Amino acid sequence: MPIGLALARSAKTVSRAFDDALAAAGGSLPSWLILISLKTRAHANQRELAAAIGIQGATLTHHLNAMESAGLLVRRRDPANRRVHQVTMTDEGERLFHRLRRAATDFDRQLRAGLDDGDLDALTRMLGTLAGNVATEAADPTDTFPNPAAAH
Amino acid sequence: MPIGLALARSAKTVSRAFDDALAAAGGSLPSWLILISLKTRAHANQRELAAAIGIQGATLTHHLNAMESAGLLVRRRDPANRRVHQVTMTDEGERLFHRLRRAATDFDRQLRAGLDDGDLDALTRMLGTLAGNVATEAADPTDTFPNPAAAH
DNA sequence: GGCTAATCGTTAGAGGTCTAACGTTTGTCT
DNA sequence: AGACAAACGTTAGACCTCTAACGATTAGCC
Repeated sequence: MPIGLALARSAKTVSRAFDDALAAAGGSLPSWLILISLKTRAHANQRELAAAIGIQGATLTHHLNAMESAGLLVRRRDPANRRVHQVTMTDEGERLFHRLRRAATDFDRQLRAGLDDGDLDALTRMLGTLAGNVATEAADPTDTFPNPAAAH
Repeated sequence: MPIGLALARSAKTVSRAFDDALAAAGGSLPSWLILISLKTRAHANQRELAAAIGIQGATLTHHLNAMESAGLLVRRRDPANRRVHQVTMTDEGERLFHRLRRAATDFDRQLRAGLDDGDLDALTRMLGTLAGNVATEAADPTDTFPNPAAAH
């Protein structure tokens, strides 16, 4: 099996399982990624938030629409620049965040079973090599993704 | 960054790049996977073809509809069992297959640059560990995916 | 042979994603 | 101040994917 297909398949298996775990806790992968990004640091605008999550702005708009309708967050125009939305989490969003964080850390522990730190370092490096081998100039910067355990 | 997210991100980068390479050759990732599966061996029915590709039957129907409309393949009811479709590639499908195979092998070479056989074996094993850690009983069997260079 | 359960491919609807284009607002230059 | 380009979030449409339900056909049992 070509390594690209092995990668795609295992990623699909893992992502679906993660999404199922988050769904059982009342959320979804996109809503988890949005909540944890909001929780971890302020973002200058939605475009920056979308970049942190790894999706396009239009996709983020759709998710934010759903989450605002569900009462998880609110969007307000920034008085200093009316093109910009400030996105803030509601109390309900806060509660969902805590439930999803639990699910995410449990899932991460299960996912890493049988792999030690050396394995994970090697895996991360090789994944980076693969992505770097095919990335165009507009590659993703080595953004430090927030660790669920560090978000408070 | 949690390993699950690193996996999802690099898989997304690689898959998009592969899809772009196939698009430049006149195809797409799903059409490539369908053509190479048809080329490699006969499948008892569409469900088996879908499983070999790693998608659901409904998804395959949509792709086959598009590819049959484009003149790449035809579906005929099996006289021995009229629930079953036999899917066969047309000459046009054959020509597209050869173009996409070139693109796929070029892409695979680029993707593996800087990784030796030991690296790739370790990577494949670790990807399998991750998927195995989260898979349910209905896990994917270790199906041998066709190698583009072996398809004739 | 008749009945029922299983199989097969399809349809309908929903979720997530992307690109291109749009209207509004701000920044820059003269 | 005015004109134009850039930035921002949104809209519309298309692609890929899945689940659930459906109609047609076959297999198995009595």
